[in-house]
Amino acid sequence: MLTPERQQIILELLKTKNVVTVHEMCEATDASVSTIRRDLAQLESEEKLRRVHGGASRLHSKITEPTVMEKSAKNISEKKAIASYAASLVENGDCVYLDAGTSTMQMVPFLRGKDIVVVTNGFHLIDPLIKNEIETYILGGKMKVKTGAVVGAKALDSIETYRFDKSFIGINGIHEKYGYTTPDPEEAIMKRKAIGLSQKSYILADHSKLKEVTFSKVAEISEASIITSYHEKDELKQLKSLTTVEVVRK
Amino acid sequence: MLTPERQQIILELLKTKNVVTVHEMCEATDASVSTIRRDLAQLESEEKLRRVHGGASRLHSKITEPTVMEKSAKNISEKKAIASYAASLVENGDCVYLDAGTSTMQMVPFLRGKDIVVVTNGFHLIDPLIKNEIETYILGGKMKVKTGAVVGAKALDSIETYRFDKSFIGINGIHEKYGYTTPDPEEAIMKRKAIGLSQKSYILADHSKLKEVTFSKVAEISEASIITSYHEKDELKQLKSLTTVEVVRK
DNA sequence: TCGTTTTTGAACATTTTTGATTGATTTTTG
DNA sequence: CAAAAATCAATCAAAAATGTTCAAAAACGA
Repeated sequence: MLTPERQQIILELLKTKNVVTVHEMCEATDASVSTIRRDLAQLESEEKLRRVHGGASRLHSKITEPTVMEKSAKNISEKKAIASYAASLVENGDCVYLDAGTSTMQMVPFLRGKDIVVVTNGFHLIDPLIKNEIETYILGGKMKVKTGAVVGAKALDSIETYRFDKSFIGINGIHEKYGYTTPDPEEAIMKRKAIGLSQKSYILADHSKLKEVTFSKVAEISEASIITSYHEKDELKQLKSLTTVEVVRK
Repeated sequence: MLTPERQQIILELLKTKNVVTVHEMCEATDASVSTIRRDLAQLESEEKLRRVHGGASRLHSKITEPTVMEKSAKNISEKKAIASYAASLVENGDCVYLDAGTSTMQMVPFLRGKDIVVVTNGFHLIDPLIKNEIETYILGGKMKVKTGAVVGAKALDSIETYRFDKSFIGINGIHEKYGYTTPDPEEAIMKRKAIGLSQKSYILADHSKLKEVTFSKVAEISEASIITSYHEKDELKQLKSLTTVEVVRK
């Protein structure tokens, strides 16, 4: 096995596990402990991971590691199913806004090969978008460390200069009375603005977000369509009276 | 089998595999290891792939791998010395523009702890800036895949909304008659604008850039100060008659 | 066809990588 | 707190891969 291949496996392991033992890495790569140790020393010097006694851990960097966010995010398979469906709504020629967040990030691989333009405020989305050969615009503004989102007054100005065919928004709370809500006011403003600038807006939300209410209101239920995953029928009834709800089976 | 045909097979293999061993390539092409090695040497010099011990790997990283860029960048120690000096010019309270590029990226670690605001169009700079706990704004606009820079009309609009105390610009050519030049016109415009919006502008350039001229003009020599590394005195004489030149010893 | 140039594969010395071993260091256990 | 267990860094020899050299084979031009 070649060195880069081995190191790649180590890094992949770390993406899923946060901490990995030397022994686990030996098994995964069929290499000896010495070799693994040498790899670890090198990868640490490249700041790809942090060595700990017995193995290695991810460097819990503030913004750089979408994987942290990604991994800590629950319901990944559910999100993938939702993302896949959402991506299927995107047609060639569309100008699309992708909100910062894990839900929308899951969409990116499914957009590969489409002839579209994507605008985003999500730092973490840039890399996958580029990798999937999608023409990408980033909003200008303040980098928010915790979420990797571009926010603030400059970002609002920035988004104003675009118009979107479709926007895809991640959300933390959906409630028939209180509408769409998210914890951070600055990000809420961005989401609201994006919805306002789009012909059609879609809210991506796994089932854990239904009936939830968080701090900052983004919009009324009727202002966007909802894409969520399978659920007891009754829970969606009220929402369906207010807007389109697409239910995806995971 | 003809040489181009063989090399094509090698590249096709890499498209599917990320890393390929020499042995695999021998089997796929019915050539000897010597021949494969010669092909690899050539293909690497053409920047079609990266050799690794035992085979070759794709130079994946369209944008994601600053390390690759960083590695392939020459004169790193020289750039570091220049960057260190440049960073020492930044004072608390400053609002600073950092151009996209390896030279300016080297500055970031030296800025740690300063109470400043940084605006940049360099995607690659975001991560180190955040890691070093610096308040960071990114310009909005089109992501340029090759260099990781934000450019284009939107980026121009975006930068217009800022004013800088100091700007630090990487450059490819410095010539007393033709001024500062860089190969890419879109990036040249960004650099020119940044200089126009700054109280004081500094050009970062290792010695290989002196007396060079490339395609797109950024500004006249007199419009910015130059920070470069030690050099035969005479070469700088003419430049010094036009602007301030700081010479750093590496 | 003949002489020249280019490409190829094999041989060999050199370099790099690898896995095992050792003693030191750290962590866990009793 | 001390012994036991686990992990670590350093070292070394074997194995693998590499660059270089050279002669044979192939391609080329006249």
